[in-house]
Amino acid sequence: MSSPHTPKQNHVLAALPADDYTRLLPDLELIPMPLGWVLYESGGQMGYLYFPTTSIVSLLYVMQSGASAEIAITGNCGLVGISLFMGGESTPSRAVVQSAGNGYRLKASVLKREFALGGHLQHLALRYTQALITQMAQTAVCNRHHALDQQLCRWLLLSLDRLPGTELVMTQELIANMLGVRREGVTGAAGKLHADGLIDYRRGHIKVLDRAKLEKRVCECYAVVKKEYDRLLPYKIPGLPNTTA
Amino acid sequence: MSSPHTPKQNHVLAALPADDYTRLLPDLELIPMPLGWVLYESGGQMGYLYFPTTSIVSLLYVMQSGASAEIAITGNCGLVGISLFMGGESTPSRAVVQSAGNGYRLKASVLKREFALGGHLQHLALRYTQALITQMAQTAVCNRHHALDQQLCRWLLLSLDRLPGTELVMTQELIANMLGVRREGVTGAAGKLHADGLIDYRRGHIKVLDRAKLEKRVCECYAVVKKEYDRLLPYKIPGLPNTTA
DNA sequence: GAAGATCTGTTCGGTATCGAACATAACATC
DNA sequence: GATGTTATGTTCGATACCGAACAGATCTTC
Repeated sequence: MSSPHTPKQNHVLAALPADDYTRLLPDLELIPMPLGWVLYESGGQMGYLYFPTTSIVSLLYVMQSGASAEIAITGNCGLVGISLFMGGESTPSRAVVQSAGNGYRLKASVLKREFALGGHLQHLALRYTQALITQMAQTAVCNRHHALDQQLCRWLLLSLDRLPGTELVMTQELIANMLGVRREGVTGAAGKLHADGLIDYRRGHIKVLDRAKLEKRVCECYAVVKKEYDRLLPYKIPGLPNTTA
Repeated sequence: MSSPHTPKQNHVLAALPADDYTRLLPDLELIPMPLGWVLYESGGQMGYLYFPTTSIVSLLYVMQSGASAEIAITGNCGLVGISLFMGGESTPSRAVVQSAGNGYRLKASVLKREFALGGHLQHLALRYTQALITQMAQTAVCNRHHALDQQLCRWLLLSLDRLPGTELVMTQELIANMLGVRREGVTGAAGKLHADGLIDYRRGHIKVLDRAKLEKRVCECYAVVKKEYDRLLPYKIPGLPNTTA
Protein backbone atom coordinates (compact mmCIF):
# COMPACT_ATOMS: atom_id res chain seq x y z
CA MET A 1 0.00 0.00 0.00
CA SER A 2 1.28 3.45 -0.91
CA SER A 3 1.29 6.35 1.52
CA PRO A 4 -2.26 7.43 2.32
CA HIS A 5 -1.15 11.03 2.28
CA THR A 6 -1.03 13.22 -0.79
CA PRO A 7 -1.36 16.98 -1.21
CA LYS A 8 -4.15 16.26 -3.67
CA GLN A 9 -6.40 15.55 -0.71
CA ASN A 10 -6.59 19.31 -0.47
CA HIS A 11 -8.92 20.60 -3.15
CA VAL A 12 -6.99 23.77 -3.84
CA LEU A 13 -3.80 21.86 -4.46
CA ALA A 14 -5.68 19.21 -6.40
CA ALA A 15 -7.05 21.88 -8.69
CA LEU A 16 -3.59 23.07 -9.72
CA PRO A 17 -2.45 22.13 -13.21
CA ALA A 18 0.36 19.61 -13.34
CA ASP A 19 3.24 22.03 -13.89
CA ASP A 20 2.27 24.37 -11.04
CA TYR A 21 1.68 21.39 -8.80
CA THR A 22 5.02 19.84 -9.63
CA ARG A 23 6.85 23.07 -9.00
CA LEU A 24 5.26 23.37 -5.57
CA LEU A 25 5.54 19.73 -4.57
CA PRO A 26 9.08 19.77 -3.14
CA ASP A 27 8.12 22.66 -0.86
CA LEU A 28 4.96 21.07 0.47
CA GLU A 29 5.60 19.69 3.92
CA LEU A 30 3.27 17.09 5.38
CA ILE A 31 2.42 17.79 9.00
CA PRO A 32 0.13 16.30 11.61
CA MET A 33 -2.37 18.80 12.97
CA PRO A 34 -3.37 17.80 16.48
CA LEU A 35 -6.55 18.95 18.18
CA GLY A 36 -6.21 22.37 19.75
CA TRP A 37 -3.04 23.32 17.93
CA VAL A 38 -2.90 27.05 17.30
CA LEU A 39 -1.69 27.69 13.75
CA TYR A 40 -1.43 31.37 14.37
CA GLU A 41 -2.35 33.80 17.07
CA SER A 42 -4.15 37.12 16.74
CA GLY A 43 -1.73 39.68 15.35
CA GLY A 44 1.07 37.15 15.24
CA GLN A 45 3.51 36.55 12.44
CA MET A 46 2.73 33.62 10.19
CA GLY A 47 5.51 31.51 8.82
CA TYR A 48 3.45 29.19 6.65
CA LEU A 49 0.37 28.83 4.56
CA TYR A 50 -1.53 25.68 5.55
CA PHE A 51 -3.50 23.30 3.37
CA PRO A 52 -5.61 21.00 5.58
CA THR A 53 -6.29 17.56 4.19
CA THR A 54 -7.99 15.52 6.90
CA SER A 55 -8.16 18.20 9.59
CA ILE A 56 -10.54 21.06 10.26
CA VAL A 57 -9.36 24.49 11.32
CA SER A 58 -11.49 27.14 12.99
CA LEU A 59 -10.83 30.82 12.58
CA LEU A 60 -11.93 32.35 15.80
CA TYR A 61 -11.86 35.64 17.49
CA VAL A 62 -11.26 35.99 21.20
CA MET A 63 -12.39 39.18 22.85
CA GLN A 64 -10.83 41.09 25.68
CA SER A 65 -13.49 39.68 28.00
CA GLY A 66 -12.48 36.16 27.06
CA ALA A 67 -15.68 35.57 25.12
CA SER A 68 -15.07 34.07 21.73
CA ALA A 69 -16.75 33.38 18.42
CA GLU A 70 -15.88 31.44 15.34
CA ILE A 71 -15.84 33.50 12.20
CA ALA A 72 -15.12 30.74 9.72
CA ILE A 73 -14.22 27.12 9.39
CA THR A 74 -11.77 25.62 6.91
CA GLY A 75 -11.08 22.09 5.82
CA ASN A 76 -9.61 20.25 2.91
CA CYS A 77 -11.33 22.55 0.44
CA GLY A 78 -9.44 25.58 1.63
CA LEU A 79 -6.33 27.05 3.11
CA VAL A 80 -5.31 28.87 6.26
CA GLY A 81 -3.28 32.04 6.36
CA ILE A 82 -4.76 34.21 3.65
CA SER A 83 -3.19 37.37 5.05
CA LEU A 84 0.16 36.07 3.80
CA PHE A 85 -0.85 36.71 0.23
CA MET A 86 -3.38 39.44 0.89
CA GLY A 87 -0.51 41.53 2.12
CA GLY A 88 -1.21 42.08 5.78
CA GLU A 89 1.00 39.32 7.17
CA SER A 90 -1.26 38.97 10.21
CA THR A 91 -4.92 39.17 11.18
CA PRO A 92 -6.69 39.91 14.43
CA SER A 93 -7.96 36.34 14.78
CA ARG A 94 -6.72 32.96 15.84
CA ALA A 95 -6.61 29.73 13.87
CA VAL A 96 -7.11 26.56 15.90
CA VAL A 97 -7.34 22.93 14.86
CA GLN A 98 -10.87 21.90 15.66
CA SER A 99 -10.61 18.36 14.43
CA ALA A 100 -7.30 16.52 14.42
CA GLY A 101 -5.84 15.29 11.17
CA ASN A 102 -3.14 16.16 8.69
CA GLY A 103 -2.26 18.90 6.33
CA TYR A 104 0.49 20.34 4.20
CA ARG A 105 2.23 23.62 4.61
CA LEU A 106 4.19 25.96 2.44
CA LYS A 107 6.83 28.42 3.62
CA ALA A 108 5.65 32.00 3.42
CA SER A 109 8.54 32.95 1.16
CA VAL A 110 7.74 30.19 -1.31
CA LEU A 111 4.08 31.08 -1.28
CA LYS A 112 4.79 34.72 -2.03
CA ARG A 113 7.10 33.85 -4.87
CA GLU A 114 4.47 31.58 -6.37
CA PHE A 115 1.65 34.04 -5.78
CA ALA A 116 3.56 36.84 -7.49
CA LEU A 117 3.68 34.79 -10.66
CA GLY A 118 0.00 35.53 -11.06
CA GLY A 119 -0.77 31.96 -12.07
CA HIS A 120 -3.22 29.34 -10.98
CA LEU A 121 -2.33 29.37 -7.31
CA GLN A 122 -3.05 33.07 -7.15
CA HIS A 123 -6.30 32.56 -8.95
CA LEU A 124 -7.42 29.71 -6.72
CA ALA A 125 -6.30 31.38 -3.52
CA LEU A 126 -8.26 34.51 -4.32
CA ARG A 127 -11.36 32.57 -5.24
CA TYR A 128 -11.08 30.65 -2.01
CA THR A 129 -10.72 33.93 -0.14
CA GLN A 130 -13.92 35.16 -1.64
CA ALA A 131 -15.72 32.03 -0.49
CA LEU A 132 -14.29 32.63 2.95
CA ILE A 133 -15.61 36.17 2.89
CA THR A 134 -19.06 34.84 2.13
CA GLN A 135 -18.82 32.50 5.07
CA MET A 136 -17.83 35.33 7.40
CA ALA A 137 -20.59 37.60 6.19
CA GLN A 138 -23.12 34.85 6.57
CA THR A 139 -21.88 34.14 10.08
CA ALA A 140 -22.40 37.78 10.98
CA VAL A 141 -25.96 37.72 9.71
CA CYS A 142 -26.72 34.35 11.28
CA ASN A 143 -25.44 35.54 14.64
CA ARG A 144 -27.86 38.39 14.44
CA HIS A 145 -31.03 36.74 13.26
CA HIS A 146 -31.18 33.02 13.84
CA ALA A 147 -32.03 30.88 16.83
CA LEU A 148 -29.38 28.82 18.50
CA ASP A 149 -30.60 25.44 17.37
CA GLN A 150 -30.56 26.56 13.77
CA GLN A 151 -27.06 27.85 14.21
CA LEU A 152 -26.05 24.56 15.69
CA CYS A 153 -27.46 22.82 12.62
CA ARG A 154 -25.42 25.12 10.42
CA TRP A 155 -22.29 24.46 12.40
CA LEU A 156 -22.80 20.71 12.32
CA LEU A 157 -23.35 20.68 8.59
CA LEU A 158 -20.39 22.91 7.84
CA SER A 159 -18.17 20.69 9.97
CA LEU A 160 -19.58 17.51 8.53
CA ASP A 161 -18.89 18.69 5.01
CA ARG A 162 -15.24 18.93 5.88
CA LEU A 163 -14.93 15.46 7.39
CA PRO A 164 -15.34 11.89 6.31
CA GLY A 165 -17.98 9.97 8.25
CA THR A 166 -20.86 11.36 10.27
CA GLU A 167 -19.36 11.72 13.70
CA LEU A 168 -17.73 14.75 15.26
CA VAL A 169 -15.34 14.53 18.18
CA MET A 170 -16.21 17.67 20.06
CA THR A 171 -17.57 18.63 23.47
CA GLN A 172 -20.55 20.89 23.90
CA GLU A 173 -18.32 23.30 25.74
CA LEU A 174 -16.12 23.71 22.67
CA ILE A 175 -19.08 24.07 20.36
CA ALA A 176 -20.35 26.79 22.67
CA ASN A 177 -17.03 28.62 22.29
CA MET A 178 -17.31 28.38 18.53
CA LEU A 179 -20.84 29.61 18.38
CA GLY A 180 -20.16 32.25 20.99
CA VAL A 181 -22.88 31.09 23.37
CA ARG A 182 -23.05 29.43 26.78
CA ARG A 183 -22.47 25.74 27.14
CA GLU A 184 -25.96 25.32 28.60
CA GLY A 185 -27.41 26.76 25.47
CA VAL A 186 -25.72 24.13 23.36
CA THR A 187 -26.91 21.42 25.75
CA GLY A 188 -30.43 22.66 25.26
CA ALA A 189 -30.21 22.93 21.48
CA ALA A 190 -28.53 19.53 21.16
CA GLY A 191 -31.24 18.06 23.38
CA LYS A 192 -33.90 19.32 21.00
CA LEU A 193 -32.12 17.93 17.94
CA HIS A 194 -31.72 14.62 19.72
CA ALA A 195 -35.39 14.51 20.73
CA ASP A 196 -36.31 15.04 17.09
CA GLY A 197 -34.04 12.22 15.97
CA LEU A 198 -31.52 14.33 14.04
CA ILE A 199 -28.48 13.53 16.09
CA ASP A 200 -27.19 11.21 18.74
CA TYR A 201 -24.44 12.00 21.14
CA ARG A 202 -22.38 10.91 24.02
CA ARG A 203 -19.71 12.63 26.03
CA GLY A 204 -17.46 14.35 23.53
CA HIS A 205 -19.01 12.84 20.42
CA ILE A 206 -21.82 13.93 18.17
CA LYS A 207 -23.22 11.67 15.52
CA VAL A 208 -25.49 12.90 12.79
CA LEU A 209 -28.30 10.38 12.31
CA ASP A 210 -30.43 12.13 9.75
CA ARG A 211 -28.66 14.60 7.57
CA ALA A 212 -31.74 15.28 5.47
CA LYS A 213 -33.68 16.44 8.52
CA LEU A 214 -30.74 18.57 9.57
CA GLU A 215 -30.74 20.26 6.20
CA LYS A 216 -34.44 20.86 6.49
CA ARG A 217 -34.05 22.48 9.86
CA VAL A 218 -30.98 24.63 9.23
CA CYS A 219 -31.36 28.28 8.32
CA GLU A 220 -30.69 29.53 4.83
CA CYS A 221 -27.15 30.51 5.81
CA TYR A 222 -25.79 27.02 5.30
CA ALA A 223 -27.06 26.73 1.74
CA VAL A 224 -25.81 30.20 0.81
CA VAL A 225 -22.31 29.38 1.97
CA LYS A 226 -22.25 25.94 0.40
CA LYS A 227 -23.53 27.19 -2.91
CA GLU A 228 -20.90 29.89 -2.97
CA TYR A 229 -18.11 27.42 -2.24
CA ASP A 230 -19.35 25.15 -4.99
CA ARG A 231 -19.59 28.01 -7.41
CA LEU A 232 -16.18 29.47 -6.65
CA LEU A 233 -14.26 26.26 -6.09
CA PRO A 234 -15.58 23.45 -8.20
CA TYR A 235 -13.59 20.43 -7.16
CA LYS A 236 -12.76 19.71 -10.77
CA ILE A 237 -11.18 22.70 -12.45
CA PRO A 238 -11.67 22.50 -16.22
CA GLY A 239 -8.54 21.44 -18.04
CA LEU A 240 -6.85 19.77 -15.12
CA PRO A 241 -4.85 16.68 -15.98
CA ASN A 242 -5.87 14.73 -12.91
CA THR A 243 -3.11 12.16 -12.90
CA THR A 244 -2.06 11.26 -9.40
CA ALA A 245 1.67 10.95 -9.78
CA MET B 1 -10.72 77.42 -9.18
CA SER B 2 -10.16 73.83 -10.33
CA SER B 3 -12.87 71.18 -10.13
CA PRO B 4 -13.60 70.16 -6.56
CA HIS B 5 -13.57 66.56 -7.66
CA THR B 6 -10.45 64.46 -8.03
CA PRO B 7 -9.89 60.72 -7.86
CA LYS B 8 -7.27 61.45 -5.21
CA GLN B 9 -10.09 61.99 -2.75
CA ASN B 10 -10.20 58.21 -2.66
CA HIS B 11 -7.33 56.94 -0.57
CA VAL B 12 -6.68 53.85 -2.64
CA LEU B 13 -6.34 55.89 -5.80
CA ALA B 14 -4.35 58.52 -3.96
CA ALA B 15 -1.88 55.88 -2.86
CA LEU B 16 -1.08 54.85 -6.42
CA PRO B 17 2.29 55.94 -7.79
CA ALA B 18 2.14 58.57 -10.51
CA ASP B 19 2.55 56.26 -13.50
CA ASP B 20 -0.13 53.79 -12.40
CA TYR B 21 -2.43 56.67 -11.57
CA THR B 22 -1.87 58.35 -14.91
CA ARG B 23 -2.52 55.16 -16.78
CA LEU B 24 -5.82 54.68 -14.98
CA LEU B 25 -6.98 58.30 -15.07
CA PRO B 26 -8.66 58.32 -18.50
CA ASP B 27 -10.75 55.33 -17.48
CA LEU B 28 -11.92 56.78 -14.17
CA GLU B 29 -15.44 58.06 -14.53
CA LEU B 30 -16.82 60.54 -12.02
CA ILE B 31 -20.35 59.69 -10.94
CA PRO B 32 -22.84 61.04 -8.43
CA MET B 33 -23.93 58.43 -5.91
CA PRO B 34 -27.39 59.29 -4.64
CA LEU B 35 -28.81 57.99 -1.38
CA GLY B 36 -30.29 54.54 -1.73
CA TRP B 37 -28.68 53.75 -5.05
CA VAL B 38 -27.97 50.03 -5.35
CA LEU B 39 -24.49 49.54 -6.83
CA TYR B 40 -25.03 45.85 -7.17
CA GLU B 41 -27.58 43.32 -6.14
CA SER B 42 -27.02 39.97 -4.45
CA GLY B 43 -25.73 37.52 -7.05
CA GLY B 44 -25.90 40.12 -9.79
CA GLN B 45 -23.29 40.90 -12.39
CA MET B 46 -21.07 43.86 -11.69
CA GLY B 47 -19.97 46.09 -14.49
CA TYR B 48 -17.74 48.42 -12.51
CA LEU B 49 -15.44 48.76 -9.57
CA TYR B 50 -16.39 51.81 -7.50
CA PHE B 51 -14.15 54.20 -5.62
CA PRO B 52 -16.26 56.36 -3.29
CA THR B 53 -14.93 59.84 -2.58
CA THR B 54 -17.57 61.73 -0.63
CA SER B 55 -20.16 58.97 -0.37
CA ILE B 56 -20.58 56.00 1.96
CA VAL B 57 -21.61 52.59 0.75
CA SER B 58 -23.04 49.83 2.91
CA LEU B 59 -22.58 46.18 2.10
CA LEU B 60 -25.67 44.53 3.38
CA TYR B 61 -27.27 41.18 3.34
CA VAL B 62 -31.00 40.73 2.98
CA MET B 63 -32.46 37.46 4.13
CA GLN B 64 -35.36 35.51 2.71
CA SER B 65 -37.51 36.77 5.57
CA GLY B 66 -36.75 40.34 4.61
CA ALA B 67 -34.60 40.91 7.69
CA SER B 68 -31.30 42.53 6.89
CA ALA B 69 -27.91 43.26 8.34
CA GLU B 70 -24.95 45.33 7.32
CA ILE B 71 -21.77 43.37 6.98
CA ALA B 72 -19.43 46.22 6.18
CA ILE B 73 -19.26 49.88 5.38
CA THR B 74 -17.01 51.52 2.82
CA GLY B 75 -16.07 55.10 2.16
CA ASN B 76 -13.32 57.07 0.54
CA CYS B 77 -10.67 54.80 2.01
CA GLY B 78 -11.90 51.79 0.11
CA LEU B 79 -13.57 50.38 -2.95
CA VAL B 80 -16.73 48.50 -3.79
CA GLY B 81 -16.89 45.38 -5.91
CA ILE B 82 -14.00 43.25 -4.70
CA SER B 83 -15.42 40.11 -6.27
CA LEU B 84 -14.45 41.55 -9.64
CA PHE B 85 -10.81 40.98 -8.91
CA MET B 86 -11.20 38.16 -6.42
CA GLY B 87 -12.56 36.12 -9.28
CA GLY B 88 -16.14 35.43 -8.35
CA GLU B 89 -17.78 38.23 -10.36
CA SER B 90 -20.65 38.39 -7.87
CA THR B 91 -21.37 38.04 -4.16
CA PRO B 92 -24.47 37.16 -2.18
CA SER B 93 -24.82 40.67 -0.79
CA ARG B 94 -26.06 44.06 -1.83
CA ALA B 95 -24.21 47.35 -1.97
CA VAL B 96 -26.28 50.45 -1.24
CA VAL B 97 -25.33 54.10 -0.97
CA GLN B 98 -25.91 55.00 2.65
CA SER B 99 -24.80 58.58 2.40
CA ALA B 100 -25.08 60.51 -0.84
CA GLY B 101 -21.97 61.89 -2.49
CA ASN B 102 -19.67 61.18 -5.37
CA GLY B 103 -17.30 58.54 -6.50
CA TYR B 104 -15.33 57.25 -9.44
CA ARG B 105 -15.77 54.02 -11.26
CA LEU B 106 -13.68 51.81 -13.44
CA LYS B 107 -14.97 49.40 -16.05
CA ALA B 108 -14.58 45.78 -15.02
CA SER B 109 -12.51 44.99 -18.09
CA VAL B 110 -10.06 47.82 -17.36
CA LEU B 111 -9.80 46.81 -13.75
CA LYS B 112 -9.00 43.23 -14.62
CA ARG B 113 -6.36 44.25 -17.10
CA GLU B 114 -4.74 46.48 -14.50
CA PHE B 115 -5.06 43.92 -11.72
CA ALA B 116 -3.42 41.23 -13.86
CA LEU B 117 -0.31 43.37 -14.12
CA GLY B 118 0.36 42.53 -10.50
CA GLY B 119 1.32 46.10 -9.70
CA HIS B 120 0.32 48.61 -7.09
CA LEU B 121 -3.38 48.53 -7.73
CA GLN B 122 -3.40 44.80 -7.12
CA HIS B 123 -1.38 45.25 -4.00
CA LEU B 124 -3.60 48.00 -2.61
CA ALA B 125 -6.82 46.27 -3.56
CA LEU B 126 -5.80 43.10 -1.77
CA ARG B 127 -4.72 44.97 1.33
CA TYR B 128 -8.02 46.81 1.33
CA THR B 129 -9.81 43.49 0.99
CA GLN B 130 -8.04 42.21 4.04
CA ALA B 131 -9.15 45.24 6.01
CA LEU B 132 -12.67 44.58 4.81
CA ILE B 133 -12.42 41.00 6.00
CA THR B 134 -11.45 42.25 9.43
CA GLN B 135 -14.46 44.51 9.47
CA MET B 136 -16.78 41.64 8.55
CA ALA B 137 -15.31 39.33 11.13
CA GLN B 138 -15.60 41.98 13.79
CA THR B 139 -19.19 42.61 12.82
CA ALA B 140 -19.94 38.93 13.28
CA VAL B 141 -18.42 38.94 16.75
CA CYS B 142 -20.03 42.24 17.71
CA ASN B 143 -23.44 40.96 16.65
CA ARG B 144 -22.97 38.07 18.97
CA HIS B 145 -21.60 39.67 22.09
CA HIS B 146 -22.30 43.34 22.39
CA ALA B 147 -25.28 45.36 23.51
CA LEU B 148 -27.20 47.45 21.08
CA ASP B 149 -26.07 50.83 22.32
CA GLN B 150 -22.44 49.82 21.97
CA GLN B 151 -23.11 48.63 18.48
CA LEU B 152 -24.75 51.90 17.69
CA CYS B 153 -21.63 53.69 18.92
CA ARG B 154 -19.52 51.50 16.66
CA TRP B 155 -21.75 52.20 13.70
CA LEU B 156 -21.75 55.94 14.32
CA LEU B 157 -17.98 56.06 14.60
CA LEU B 158 -17.39 53.94 11.53
CA SER B 159 -19.74 56.16 9.54
CA LEU B 160 -18.29 59.34 10.94
CA ASP B 161 -14.79 58.28 9.96
CA ARG B 162 -15.93 58.11 6.37
CA LEU B 163 -17.53 61.54 6.29
CA PRO B 164 -16.53 65.15 6.73
CA GLY B 165 -18.34 66.92 9.55
CA THR B 166 -20.10 65.39 12.52
CA GLU B 167 -23.61 64.99 11.27
CA LEU B 168 -25.21 61.96 9.67
CA VAL B 169 -28.30 62.16 7.52
CA MET B 170 -30.03 58.95 8.41
CA THR B 171 -33.29 57.85 9.98
CA GLN B 172 -33.44 55.49 12.92
CA GLU B 173 -35.38 53.09 10.75
CA LEU B 174 -32.47 52.84 8.32
CA ILE B 175 -29.94 52.47 11.10
CA ALA B 176 -32.08 49.64 12.44
CA ASN B 177 -31.88 47.91 9.06
CA MET B 178 -28.13 48.26 9.06
CA LEU B 179 -27.69 46.92 12.54
CA GLY B 180 -30.27 44.23 11.97
CA VAL B 181 -32.47 45.24 14.90
CA ARG B 182 -35.88 46.82 15.38
CA ARG B 183 -36.38 50.50 14.93
CA GLU B 184 -37.60 50.81 18.52
CA GLY B 185 -34.32 49.39 19.71
CA VAL B 186 -32.42 52.14 17.92
CA THR B 187 -34.79 54.74 19.38
CA GLY B 188 -34.00 53.42 22.83
CA ALA B 189 -30.25 53.26 22.29
CA ALA B 190 -30.14 56.70 20.71
CA GLY B 191 -32.18 58.03 23.61
CA LYS B 192 -29.58 56.76 26.05
CA LEU B 193 -26.71 58.29 24.09
CA HIS B 194 -28.61 61.55 23.93
CA ALA B 195 -29.33 61.52 27.66
CA ASP B 196 -25.63 61.07 28.30
CA GLY B 197 -24.76 63.98 26.04
CA LEU B 198 -22.97 62.00 23.34
CA ILE B 199 -25.27 62.83 20.47
CA ASP B 200 -28.07 65.12 19.47
CA TYR B 201 -30.64 64.34 16.87
CA ARG B 202 -33.69 65.41 15.06
CA ARG B 203 -35.83 63.68 12.49
CA GLY B 204 -33.47 62.11 10.01
CA HIS B 205 -30.30 63.69 11.37
CA ILE B 206 -27.83 62.58 13.98
CA LYS B 207 -25.14 64.87 15.24
CA VAL B 208 -22.22 63.65 17.28
CA LEU B 209 -21.60 66.09 20.12
CA ASP B 210 -18.85 64.37 22.00
CA ARG B 211 -16.74 62.01 20.00
CA ALA B 212 -14.40 61.28 22.89
CA LYS B 213 -17.25 59.99 25.01
CA LEU B 214 -18.48 57.93 22.10
CA GLU B 215 -15.06 56.33 21.80
CA LYS B 216 -15.06 55.60 25.48
CA ARG B 217 -18.41 53.90 25.30
CA VAL B 218 -17.96 51.88 22.12
CA CYS B 219 -16.93 48.24 22.31
CA GLU B 220 -13.44 47.14 21.37
CA CYS B 221 -14.67 46.22 17.87
CA TYR B 222 -14.34 49.76 16.59
CA ALA B 223 -10.73 50.12 17.62
CA VAL B 224 -9.78 46.73 16.20
CA VAL B 225 -11.22 47.61 12.82
CA LYS B 226 -9.75 51.09 12.76
CA LYS B 227 -6.33 49.91 13.78
CA GLU B 228 -6.37 47.30 11.06
CA TYR B 229 -7.38 49.82 8.41
CA ASP B 230 -4.63 52.16 9.53
CA ARG B 231 -2.10 49.36 9.51
CA LEU B 232 -3.06 47.99 6.11
CA LEU B 233 -3.86 51.24 4.35
CA PRO B 234 -1.76 54.10 5.61
CA TYR B 235 -3.12 57.12 3.82
CA LYS B 236 0.32 58.10 2.62
CA ILE B 237 2.23 55.19 1.23
CA PRO B 238 5.86 55.92 2.10
CA GLY B 239 7.87 57.04 -0.91
CA LEU B 240 5.25 56.46 -3.54
CA PRO B 241 6.93 53.81 -5.72
CA ASN B 242 7.78 51.42 -2.91
CA THR B 243 5.16 50.06 -0.59
CA THR B 244 6.02 47.02 1.42
CA ALA B 245 9.58 46.29 2.24
C1' DG C 1 -51.72 77.25 7.51
C1' DA C 2 -53.92 72.80 6.74
C1' DA C 3 -53.48 68.09 5.21
C1' DG C 4 -50.71 64.26 4.59
C1' DA C 5 -46.73 61.66 5.15
C1' DT C 6 -43.13 59.99 7.76
C1' DC C 7 -40.28 59.76 11.62
C1' DT C 8 -39.85 59.18 16.69
C1' DG C 9 -41.50 57.93 21.50
C1' DT C 10 -43.83 54.73 24.45
C1' DT C 11 -46.32 50.93 25.93
C1' DC C 12 -47.47 45.89 26.53
C1' DG C 13 -46.50 41.01 27.06
C1' DG C 14 -43.59 37.25 25.13
C1' DT C 15 -39.27 34.78 24.40
C1' DA C 16 -34.40 33.59 23.99
C1' DT C 17 -30.38 33.87 26.00
C1' DC C 18 -27.52 34.99 30.03
C1' DG C 19 -25.10 34.10 34.53
C1' DA C 20 -24.55 31.36 38.29
C1' DA C 21 -24.99 27.35 41.02
C1' DC C 22 -25.37 22.66 41.58
C1' DA C 23 -26.60 17.58 40.50
C1' DT C 24 -25.63 13.66 37.84
C1' DA C 25 -23.42 10.89 34.58
C1' DA C 26 -19.57 9.14 31.70
C1' DC C 27 -14.93 8.30 31.09
C1' DA C 28 -9.73 7.65 32.40
C1' DT C 29 -6.44 6.07 35.49
C1' DC C 30 -4.58 3.40 38.49
C1' DG D 1 -13.58 -1.54 40.89
C1' DA D 2 -12.46 2.79 43.34
C1' DT D 3 -11.26 7.54 42.48
C1' DG D 4 -10.70 11.80 40.38
C1' DT D 5 -11.80 14.44 36.38
C1' DT D 6 -14.48 16.20 32.97
C1' DA D 7 -18.84 16.41 30.38
C1' DT D 8 -23.65 16.98 30.52
C1' DG D 9 -28.35 18.04 32.60
C1' DT D 10 -31.24 21.11 35.24
C1' DT D 11 -32.71 24.80 37.85
C1' DC D 12 -33.39 29.84 39.11
C1' DG D 13 -34.12 34.71 38.33
C1' DA D 14 -32.42 38.58 35.45
C1' DT D 15 -32.16 40.97 31.12
C1' DA D 16 -32.09 42.30 26.32
C1' DC D 17 -34.45 42.21 22.54
C1' DC D 18 -38.69 41.06 19.81
C1' DG D 19 -43.45 41.99 17.81
C1' DA D 20 -47.28 44.66 17.62
C1' DA D 21 -49.98 48.62 18.38
C1' DC D 22 -50.56 53.34 18.88
C1' DA D 23 -49.62 58.36 20.26
C1' DG D 24 -47.17 62.34 19.34
C1' DA D 25 -43.94 65.16 16.82
C1' DT D 26 -41.81 67.06 12.72
C1' DC D 27 -41.28 67.85 8.04
C1' DT D 28 -43.42 68.42 3.19
C1' DT D 29 -46.72 69.87 0.05
C1' DC D 30 -50.27 72.23 -1.48
